[in-house]
Amino acid sequence: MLRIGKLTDYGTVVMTALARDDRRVSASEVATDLKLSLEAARKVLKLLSKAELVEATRGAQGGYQLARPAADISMAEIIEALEGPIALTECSIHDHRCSVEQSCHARGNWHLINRAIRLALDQVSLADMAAPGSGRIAALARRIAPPQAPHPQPIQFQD
Amino acid sequence: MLRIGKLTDYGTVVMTALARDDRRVSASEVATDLKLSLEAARKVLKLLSKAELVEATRGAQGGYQLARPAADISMAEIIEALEGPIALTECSIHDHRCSVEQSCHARGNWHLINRAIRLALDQVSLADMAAPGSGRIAALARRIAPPQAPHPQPIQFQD
DNA sequence: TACAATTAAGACCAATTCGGTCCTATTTGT
DNA sequence: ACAAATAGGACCGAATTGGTCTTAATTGTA
Repeated sequence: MLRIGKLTDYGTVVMTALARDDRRVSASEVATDLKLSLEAARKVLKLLSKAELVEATRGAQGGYQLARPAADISMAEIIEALEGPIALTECSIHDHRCSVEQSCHARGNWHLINRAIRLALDQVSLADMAAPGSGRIAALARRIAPPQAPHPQPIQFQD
Repeated sequence: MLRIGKLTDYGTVVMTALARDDRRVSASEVATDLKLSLEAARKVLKLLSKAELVEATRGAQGGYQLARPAADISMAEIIEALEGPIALTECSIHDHRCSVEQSCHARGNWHLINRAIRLALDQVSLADMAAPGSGRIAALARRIAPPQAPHPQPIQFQD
């Protein structure tokens, strides 16, 4: 369903939580605050730390904090940290592994679509995400909406 | 990895193949043309038919053809037909099934992001997809790219 | 110095999802 | 009648995912 994994979902929530106060917080604090299991919080934070999106401090009084200002961290980065590269199709990530590659006339266009989605996700910062109803994200959506000539299909939202 | 499934991938290839000639073609023709297994072709075509994106004719000399002109079929429709609704997060599709829902400050913004992606995918038609290096898709990507003020992060493509 | 708090790394398993195959209707042209 | 097709499932094995656990390394504090 073009879904991101649960871990990635947790990751974004955890990151917005970290964005909201700049104290250093331990995994268990995060877990209790967000009502998710300690182990889940740990796993997510470890991955985010390995991707250098959060900075980890070991030992007593240790914990995590954002490695950079929230405005400088993009959703694309968070998703990639937890989910791997943003590549809708097999052929977007490595060539020659797709059985229909020879006869496929869509590959080049898939690349363009990937790039478009990646661009969109790149423009949403963690700071935007932490704001309750971000005007910048809404503006992005508006910019993506069809320009002057509306698409022949009626556009249906279903979320 | 924010991937679409293989079946969906096949689906787009099959649809572009159908878009390129308007004869009625059988599943086995599609399979041999695109070098994919007969069963895979059947499965994909059945799903596309149920979604009314292709029109099926039973019996001898039967087969499939596009239900509408390729310009009037969007990639969003194809993806949804094979993959289910485009909803990156659990909470975008049904409420109250997410454990962190209470403490989640990102939900509203996820909805906006979903909408943005959905809008983008809605503007790519099958006709665009069948064209080898579609200018319209490239134009969409350009429109999504940051407007005047570039994002603080360097934007890296990796596909 | 010992201890407790805390992250790092990875093994492990259960559950779900996904891809692929097969089987049995049903429809329709020849 | 028969052959060519699609319709609609059931089914299984593999891969992925989510969740848990265990052990090691690090660091502040008593």
